[in-house]
Amino acid sequence: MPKQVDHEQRRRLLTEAVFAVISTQGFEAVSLRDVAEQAGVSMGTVQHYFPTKQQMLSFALSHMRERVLARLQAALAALREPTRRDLIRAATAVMLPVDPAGREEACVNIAFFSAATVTPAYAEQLRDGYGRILTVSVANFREAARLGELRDGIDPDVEAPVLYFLTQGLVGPILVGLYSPDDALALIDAQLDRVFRPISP
Amino acid sequence: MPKQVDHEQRRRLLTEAVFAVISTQGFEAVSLRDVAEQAGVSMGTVQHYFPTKQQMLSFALSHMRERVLARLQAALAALREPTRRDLIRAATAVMLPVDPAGREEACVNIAFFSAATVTPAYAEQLRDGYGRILTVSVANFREAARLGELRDGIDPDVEAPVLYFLTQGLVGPILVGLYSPDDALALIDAQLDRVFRPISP
DNA sequence: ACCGTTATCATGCGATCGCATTACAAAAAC
DNA sequence: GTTTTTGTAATGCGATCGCATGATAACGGT
Repeated sequence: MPKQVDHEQRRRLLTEAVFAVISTQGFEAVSLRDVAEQAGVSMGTVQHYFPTKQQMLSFALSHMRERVLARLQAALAALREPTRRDLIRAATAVMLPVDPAGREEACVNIAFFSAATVTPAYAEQLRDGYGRILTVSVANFREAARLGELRDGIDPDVEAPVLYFLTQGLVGPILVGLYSPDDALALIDAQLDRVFRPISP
Repeated sequence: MPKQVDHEQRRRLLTEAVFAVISTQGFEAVSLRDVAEQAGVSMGTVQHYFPTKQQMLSFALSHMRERVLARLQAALAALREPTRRDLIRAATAVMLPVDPAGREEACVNIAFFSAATVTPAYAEQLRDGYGRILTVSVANFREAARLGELRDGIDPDVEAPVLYFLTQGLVGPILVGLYSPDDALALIDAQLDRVFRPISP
């Protein structure tokens, strides 16, 4: 084998350019030429790593999920002796567009969501991502319930999706400037207050 | 003045074609030619009522809000001697894509939401729409609180946005097929159960 | 050292886009 | 009845799109 470039790395690099274009110019403005220019390469190079535009976008969507998961794991790992509530709150905050990285991911995510309504392949990828995160969230809530951290009468199998979809519903208002990240987090905390027992171990 | 066509009606008719194209072909596929074909007119007619594509889409977004409000008012008017909870639940259900009309509106809405991240004019329109609905929702919850229908310790100014954004967060999963409308409504009811007092006047 | 493979780039092609222009039919104004 | 304004349609234009093709440089295998 000649040359020595890492194919996957190159594809991820180009994918980052795709994210930048989507979040700054919009999903419909994504063209092979724009992506190439954003990545600082020629159009031919983009074609070399992605035979078609569809494959490029599909790879970008899968890579997006990995990026979010990486940021999630980093956020959780940064906690020192966290309670279940701390873990759940941190995971929730990662989903909100509070920093530039989060905002970029949110823009890309909503763009693919819109596209998924007419592209079943995207819908399947998003369904899978939703399902995985929900599973983890439910597991976290169940563990919190097992440890007795939840209030009486609180069903973890209900609270997990409620909190998760509440978070998803807050992404839009933050993106369009109706809510500030702090407003959103205040709402999240209010919901957590009603689900978790007050302080005291 | 010659001729006798109703300009606004024509624009709304064309806008319906825009909705159909967005929800079946996707936002990026919207072209003047597609809209004209969907509406059964020529491209020149579309141009006659909308000088530019941007104006057409912007009008479509404003008309979308009117359509949702009309459906909302119809749903509320259909209730017989409703409690506050009935009103709030019905208004919530209207936001979910449970029937073809609701699904079309949800597809269009998410498409404009994605576009709004790079088009401030759309963002402003959506912000305004969000704000209005939230205001009404808060007023409903406050009235419910005044009537003593809420549980002790429940803040209507918190519950209104929580329920609304939870609903918004459920739209996506329904659209991509992760959740059924019934699953979503079950979650909504669970949230309402925790906010409203159990039966008995 | 030579060859083959690969990465990268530049260019061309057919299709489609938004928009401008033009032509024509119909109804109100006179 | 003529004129004028408006609704509708057809067509053309420059730009841009995704994709295919060919050229060039660089590195690995032998």
